[in-house]
Amino acid sequence: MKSEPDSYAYADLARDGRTAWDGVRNYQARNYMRDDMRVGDLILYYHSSTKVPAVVGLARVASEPYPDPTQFDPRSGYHDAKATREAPRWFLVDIEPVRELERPVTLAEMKADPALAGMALLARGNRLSVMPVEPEHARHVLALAAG
DNA sequence: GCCAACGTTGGC
DNA sequence: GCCAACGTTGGC
Repeated sequence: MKSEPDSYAYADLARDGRTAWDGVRNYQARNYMRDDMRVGDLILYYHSSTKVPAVVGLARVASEPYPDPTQFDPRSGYHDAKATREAPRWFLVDIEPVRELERPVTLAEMKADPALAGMALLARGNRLSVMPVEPEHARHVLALAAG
């Protein structure tokens, strides 16, 4: 999962203990949360749009998928007039922190590592805020952080 | 249904 | 701040 640290950094998640991953308004990212994410699944937490883009933490899915409440709220910036409670359009999961990585694993480092070839995060033009990670890629990123 | 215009994302 | 990528919108 990607987040701009200026809006919600891994440290914010560590402080809060749990958060709803609301505001995702991309169908593919929604599908990953709604169809593929279940309680206990591990998450690489990536900081985007910052000086040194990097995976910085490990998190975990803390709820089953459910409708994003902000879609029903006219005062929310994420309000969707076409969504109804009977037919929600947007889904999310809650997530919780597991641990901060021993060190950030930078985008540049990951791009240069042949072991991570094919990782969705590294794909050209990728803009999804939620995307799958192959288990061996995740393990490799964690091993890099552990040195 | 096509496609140009436009807006957003995000690395650099 | 620039620009490439790409999703969305809207005219036809």
